[in-house]
Amino acid sequence: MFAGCVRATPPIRIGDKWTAKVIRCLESGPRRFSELKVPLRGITPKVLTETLRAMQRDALITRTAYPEMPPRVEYELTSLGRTLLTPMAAFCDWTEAHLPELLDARDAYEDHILAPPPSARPPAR
Amino acid sequence: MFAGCVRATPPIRIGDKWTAKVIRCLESGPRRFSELKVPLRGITPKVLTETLRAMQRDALITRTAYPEMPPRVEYELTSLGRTLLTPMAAFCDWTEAHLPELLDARDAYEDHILAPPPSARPPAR
DNA sequence: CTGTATCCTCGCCGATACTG
DNA sequence: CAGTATCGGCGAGGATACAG
Repeated sequence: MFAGCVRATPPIRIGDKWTAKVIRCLESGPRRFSELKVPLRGITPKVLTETLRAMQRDALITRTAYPEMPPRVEYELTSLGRTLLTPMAAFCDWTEAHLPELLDARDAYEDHILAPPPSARPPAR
Repeated sequence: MFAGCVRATPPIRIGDKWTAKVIRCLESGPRRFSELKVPLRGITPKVLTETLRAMQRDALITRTAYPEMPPRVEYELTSLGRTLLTPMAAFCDWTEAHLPELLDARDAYEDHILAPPPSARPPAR
């Protein structure tokens, strides 16, 4: 869980695997169920349904079913859902700016604990 | 997972249960292991250790052990870790501003599907 | 005080098949 | 097309005890 870091404790589904991605997929306008499955590579219909239901419950998206055959359903961000785009953009910017640095540190962690930087280490033996 | 929403896929531990909270606990300066356990109500030492190790691995925090008895260890945000404070603040602001609205919608979802707003519904019975 | 070591639960998520 | 129904794995996270 992320939204509501320290201050707010109730479990908001934003830090889960798919919600943030769904929001981004909807930022340009309404999308159909099958249109969401494409960019969300690998998501199963069950999990997509669960995610969308939870978002609908939290008033982040609306679900509009058109009584046609074959059926057509469109999902769209609500005004509340759209307010998430700004903080999410801040995070995406962070990622673009700092992710490589983080990944480098992760790789370098091979020489982990008990191996302080050379400057702090007496000459070996 | 959250950081790196759609664009970046590698699993960064920020959307997990504790990392964001640890960052907030460290924003005012270095803290000891036991000083972190207090605000992070309910975290077990095992999980706190796991979280801190992962953050250290990703260069979000530093770990400094003082060779004393009893032992003292201090954790502190790195400059990289501090760059997360801004996007996190954006999210905390969002939470303060919009969480009640989300929670209200969640409660109202009792009258869920097939129950359009009263305005669109014919008088009951 | 700062952790490790085990064990275990719970629920997210995926695979697969089926329905209106 | 837009889901539902079942089944199952797996891993994060918690409980508890113990160690340096």
